[in-house]
Amino acid sequence: MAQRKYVSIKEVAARAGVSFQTAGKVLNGGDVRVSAETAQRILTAAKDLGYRPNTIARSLVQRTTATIGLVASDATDIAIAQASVAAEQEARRHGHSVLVGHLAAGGADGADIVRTLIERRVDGIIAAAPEIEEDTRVAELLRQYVPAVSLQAVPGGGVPLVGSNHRETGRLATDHLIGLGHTAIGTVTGPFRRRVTRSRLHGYEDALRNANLETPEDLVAEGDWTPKGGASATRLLLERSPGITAIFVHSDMMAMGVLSALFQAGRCVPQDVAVVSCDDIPFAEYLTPPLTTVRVPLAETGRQAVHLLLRSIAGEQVPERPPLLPVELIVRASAAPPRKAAPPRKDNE
Amino acid sequence: MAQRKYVSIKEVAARAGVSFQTAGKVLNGGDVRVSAETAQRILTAAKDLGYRPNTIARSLVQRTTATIGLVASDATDIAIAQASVAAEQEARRHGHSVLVGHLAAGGADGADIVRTLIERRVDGIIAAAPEIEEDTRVAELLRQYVPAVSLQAVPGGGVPLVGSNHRETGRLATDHLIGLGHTAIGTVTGPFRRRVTRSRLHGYEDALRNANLETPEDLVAEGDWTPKGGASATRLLLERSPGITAIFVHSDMMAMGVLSALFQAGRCVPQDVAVVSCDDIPFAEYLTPPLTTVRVPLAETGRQAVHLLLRSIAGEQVPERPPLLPVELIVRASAAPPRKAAPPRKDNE
DNA sequence: ACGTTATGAGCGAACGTTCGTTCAGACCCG
DNA sequence: CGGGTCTGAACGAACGTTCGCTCATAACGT
Repeated sequence: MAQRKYVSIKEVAARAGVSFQTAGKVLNGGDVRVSAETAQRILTAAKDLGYRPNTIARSLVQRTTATIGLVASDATDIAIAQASVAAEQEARRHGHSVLVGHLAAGGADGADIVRTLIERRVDGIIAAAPEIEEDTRVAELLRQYVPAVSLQAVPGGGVPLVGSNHRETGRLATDHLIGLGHTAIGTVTGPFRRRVTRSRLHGYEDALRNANLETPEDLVAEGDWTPKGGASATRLLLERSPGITAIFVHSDMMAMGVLSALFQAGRCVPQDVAVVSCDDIPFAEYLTPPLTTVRVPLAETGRQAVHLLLRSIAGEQVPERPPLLPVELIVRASAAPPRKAAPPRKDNE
Repeated sequence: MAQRKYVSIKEVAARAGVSFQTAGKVLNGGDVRVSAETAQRILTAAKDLGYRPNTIARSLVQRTTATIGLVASDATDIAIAQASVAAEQEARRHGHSVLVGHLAAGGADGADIVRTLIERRVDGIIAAAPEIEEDTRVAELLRQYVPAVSLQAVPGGGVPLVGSNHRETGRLATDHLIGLGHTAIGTVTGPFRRRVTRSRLHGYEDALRNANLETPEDLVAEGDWTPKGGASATRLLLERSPGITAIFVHSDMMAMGVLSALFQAGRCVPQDVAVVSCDDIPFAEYLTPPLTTVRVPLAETGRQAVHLLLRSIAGEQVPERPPLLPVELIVRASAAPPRKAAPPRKDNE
């Protein structure tokens, strides 16, 4: 337990009999105008003493911390967690550390978190939290102080956005259901206020329109990204449109709730109701039934965010709208053609 | 985009017409021997200039960063994610920031991550990664440089451990199955090398022994915490002991794989095979069927880790084995009594 | 022998704070 | 009116680095 006091470069230098600046050169700086012999002496002194460079001091003089800040949703949302873990690992691969802040439920503390990151002089910030999509205080901070990259819309713009093609996602999923022969296709969406939601909804409508299908309002139910929200949206859907034979869900997490609600309502998936969702979180394959879903490259998104951010930190000009990452339909078992005959049950009437 | 250069306390002081140390006193330090008038002048100057204190400089002189390091598993494991998110939020509540590092698959980079944290002079470290349970280099670093708290065993000890009662977890789950009337109870475990696994296995054996049941080796199959591993362990179990009527699974994540494999093998849960697992991750309730599971207070574990760590940082002596957190059986639908002499049943409900 | 060039190492300054001490002046008291 | 106390503010130093410049010595070419 006896915690060791950190040893500074001066103590190493003293032990090696050189000036501390010289020791600095061989231990950290690359400017090696030092004889091999003294270098060796310094090195062994450092090792003997257990010297660890003090990054804080270095940051102070270099005015850069090799740290990036990450504002993320309370990561019970696995999709976000995927992206942020990937981002951290990628940042580390490039010699940067990551300081995280997870929003409280509701996300009201976004600005506080960002302010803290700024005071800690992070070199850049990645925002991965749909909740702050409308937070103008956060947007202001992101624009003003450090380079930033966002995974969701930023009010007022000025911050590069990375992400995938959400509209295409909605279209792909819905097209798949249409291709299977469904016509009564509902959707369980994310919160309406979110861009993602609206884009995916557009994709859904695009597909329906192409197939000359109506999009009655009561086929759309709003969720909140949680399984619970997915379940209640589904119940609403079943109540309003008992004849529904297919559902496009805006996230795998919600799809769990959808499957659960359908099961409880006695509807078999995929025989009675087909389900297609999006994200392809790691265990989508292990749900019952395995989820047909549009894969969103979550980890890749996180990595791309880091790349852009590092470029921006390096002073490069980065496009505010880099190309969207491609999505891909993964066919599993949760979507099948509708039963030929009439829908399974006729509760009402 | 025009990034604003950070303004230092000196510029604020100049604008307010005072020495920078005086400005420092009113802006940061609490030692207010300053007239209300000058204080006000300094404050408005700071606001006009958009002054943000430079924590780096402060850390350098105070020799403390108000930052804690968190080494976590590649958080596709939701249980770990729960704990680490809670830890971060709790740390922030106490004015500390969190620097994270997620292990690569396999966890070989543990020591590198910890070394980086140390060089960044974190005030303490929380280790939340089963993979490093046997990593002696990590253990060495944790003991030597900073206060630390671990969520898993540390070779050589010397680091306080927080966590829940794993043996009790195993006992509780198995007892529940026994209580329902099962006698052919298998288990899908975590990796055998892990302490957690062994403890939960002991609990399982305790329960069986108490009930005078045998524990043949072929009722135990090793998993790896992933759904995939859970699924293949289950297939193994079914193959070796077709008569099995109940399974205790060592984590909810694996339970997803177990349910999936049982479903594919045509066994109904809970009618043909009862399943009880542990963790109670947020969506355990939304699996099909809803999972009966032993709740492990994951978030609470993260918070407790932070508390202990902060106490340790404050110089307090903390016990190496604080009391284990209590676990609790959550009964849902995935475990039912075994079929007796095949009492006539309707289809699925 | 002399100036020129490498080479190896030292040294002062700066980064933006906090901390403790010093100092000038106002005020009070006898 | 002299000496003490109190108040407000200035000031020097330190934290552990990096950076650029200076300097002594040795090596070299002519």
